[in-house]
Parts: sequence; C-alpha cells; structure tokens
Amino acid sequence: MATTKERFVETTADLFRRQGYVATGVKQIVEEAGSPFGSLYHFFPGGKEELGAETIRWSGGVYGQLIDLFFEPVTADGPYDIVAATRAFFAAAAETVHQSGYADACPIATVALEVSSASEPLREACADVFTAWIDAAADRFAAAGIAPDRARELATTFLALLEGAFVLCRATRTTEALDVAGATAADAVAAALA
Amino acid sequence: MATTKERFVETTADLFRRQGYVATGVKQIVEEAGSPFGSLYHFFPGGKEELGAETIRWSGGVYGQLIDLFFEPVTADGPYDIVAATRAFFAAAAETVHQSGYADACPIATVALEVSSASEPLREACADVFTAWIDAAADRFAAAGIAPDRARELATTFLALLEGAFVLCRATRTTEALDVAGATAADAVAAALA
DNA sequence: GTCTATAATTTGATAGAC
DNA sequence: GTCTATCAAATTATAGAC
Repeated sequence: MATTKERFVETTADLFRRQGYVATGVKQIVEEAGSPFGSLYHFFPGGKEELGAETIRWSGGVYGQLIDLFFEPVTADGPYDIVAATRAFFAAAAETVHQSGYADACPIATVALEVSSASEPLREACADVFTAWIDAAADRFAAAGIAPDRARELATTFLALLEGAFVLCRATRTTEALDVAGATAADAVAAALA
Repeated sequence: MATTKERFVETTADLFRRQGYVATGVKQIVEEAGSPFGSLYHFFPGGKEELGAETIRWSGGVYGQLIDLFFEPVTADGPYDIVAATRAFFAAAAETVHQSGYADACPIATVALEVSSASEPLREACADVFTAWIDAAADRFAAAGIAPDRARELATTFLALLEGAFVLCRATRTTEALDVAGATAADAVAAALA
C-alpha cells in the first residue's frame, strides 16, 4: 500500500508528464492526491522544487525499467534479437501515445525543457535521468556485442530519436514520427551489428 | 524599423525559446518589449493565447529559413553536398546551443510539449510549424534525387533527431547528443543516396 | 493608439489548531 | 502527522483617461 509521500510523487509524475512543471500547481497536486495541503509541505519542506526533483528521479527509475524489460538479455525463446527489441520499443511507445490521446509520452521531457534555464537542481535531476537511461541502453547494446563507444553513441541516438519523435507526435497527433524514428533506430542498430 | 506589434512577437519568441509558454508572463513580455500593458491587448485582443499562436507561427517561418540556408540547392562552389549540409546543420545547432549557455535551441519545442494537451489552437500552430519544416526538408532531399516517400521519412528522422538532441543537450549541458545525432542523420542521408 | 490603474483569480507557501 | 484558514505575491485581463 502506498504511503502519503509516495502518492504525492506518483500523482505529480502523472501531471508532469502531461502538463510539465510550470503548469502543474501545488493545489492541483494535493487535490488529485487526495491529501491535505499541509501534508505536502510536511514531507517536502523544500516545496514544489523538492517534490519536483524527487518526482523526476522517481519517474526516471520507473521508465528506466522499460529498457530492461524490452532489452531482456534472455527470453523464453532464447537469446534476444536487439534489432527486434528496438523496433518493439518504438512500437510500444507509439501505442501508448496513441491510446492516451497523445497525452502520455516521456515523463520528464517537458519538465527538462522548462527548467533547463530556470532551476539548477531540477535540471540536474533531468540530466541524471537521461544519463542513466543512456547508460542502461548502452550496456544492453554492448552486451549484444557492439563496441562500448559505439554502443553509447547508439544509445544516445536511440534516446534522441525517441524524445524528438515524442515532441512531433504529441503536437501532430499522429504516430508517424515514432514509426519512422523506430525504423531509423532499428537500422542504426542493425548497421552497428554488421 | 519594427512596429510595436512586431516587437511583441519577437520578444515573445525569445522568451518562449528559453522558458516556454507557461512560465512566460504577459507582464514580462511588455516589460522586455518596452511597450505598455494595454498595447498588447490592443494588438492581440485574444490575449496571451493569440499572441502565443502568432509567435509560434512567426518563429516557424524564421527558423524554417535555416533549412533553405543550409540546404541551398546551388552554392558558389557548384551543386551542394546534401550529406555535408546535414552535418553542417547539426554542427551549427550545437555551436548555437553551446554559445547561448544551453538556453537557445528550438523556439517551439518547449511550448509544443506544454500545450499539446492544454490548448488546441496552440497545439495546431506547433503542428503546422513542424509539418512545414518536414515538408521543406523533404523537398530538399527529393531535389537531391531521393524518392519522395523516402525523402519525407528522412526529413522526419532529421527533425526527430534534432529535437530529441536539443532536449538532451539542454538538460546535460553538453553538445554530445547533437554531435552523435548529426552523425546519425548524415549516415541516414548517405544511405538513402546510395 | 498609448498608457496607468486596478480588477479578479490563482500562485506557492505558512501558521497553528487538533 | 493531519487538516483548515489564510497570507503575500504574481497571474491574466479590463476599464478608462489621454
């Protein structure tokens, strides 16, 4: 069962993903969390910024598990196909974005752009998450036999394609960019394996 | 010489690029534009949203010219090299982002993510700009001899890589993502030409 | 068209009873 | 730890003099 503090973070994560940091009011958070106003400041004396930083890092951990899930080293069918996994990741992202009415994409991209020139603690939290995601993906690419340096470049390309496609898809309300970006990412992975 | 209305739009465009839509206050706009409060509502009866939509479209036009600039069909040295142009585009973007202290990247990406689930007029304005940019780039790729369908996919990949790398670079305060994304984009263009 | 004053609401945050 | 009432400041927008 979730504690009050956890509920604050989870509620905030949901709002950050859809509206970003600035548009998400503290009042809205306490209303959706169903907890009183003062509780939030009890658990997060630093207010919105402290809650925001913790939410960013929490979202980073949750979504980072998706990388592990899709790039599982060994499946029931034997060793995994890293090119197919890349394709599947983008396909799943497209499905999620579409199903949510083009509302749910990256949990921290909007926040990252909003705070990068406004709050150092929040920018650092976003940077740490992106770096962790790239490290995780790079590890999986390297485990598939790609040289470490190339694996890291591939992971960076992977995330850039994903984040950029999210921006385009949410704005245009089509999954076209994610479809195309997924194909590009799969091609890049295949080329690195050859 | 710029009219009062133009100055409002240009000032707003600058603020949107760095802070996004929500964090940019009407008060801040009139202060930086050096024009009184009432003037803004005289030119933009629809308030912040109307000014925002016009600013998004204006920024789209200005930045769209960069595509024409870098993918100039004919230069003084003869026909252009589309792969080199792609590389140069990302290199210039990295230079600009770095020079501005990681503040100036895409003029509408932050706004696009913020408003996609909040304001239909603003979302549409962003979608129109992204579509126009993709169309412009696709035209240039097609002019270089790439089949129309493939040219459009290539243009979509180009923009996704650029936008995604902007997010990563602003957060991490490094140009690594733009460097890697530029190489990936150039590789994709080269592959399409082969 | 320009400018000032201000309205109406919302913001993040705090105090203090329980 | 929980909850309510409230503060001071900032928000978008409007009214009306010039």
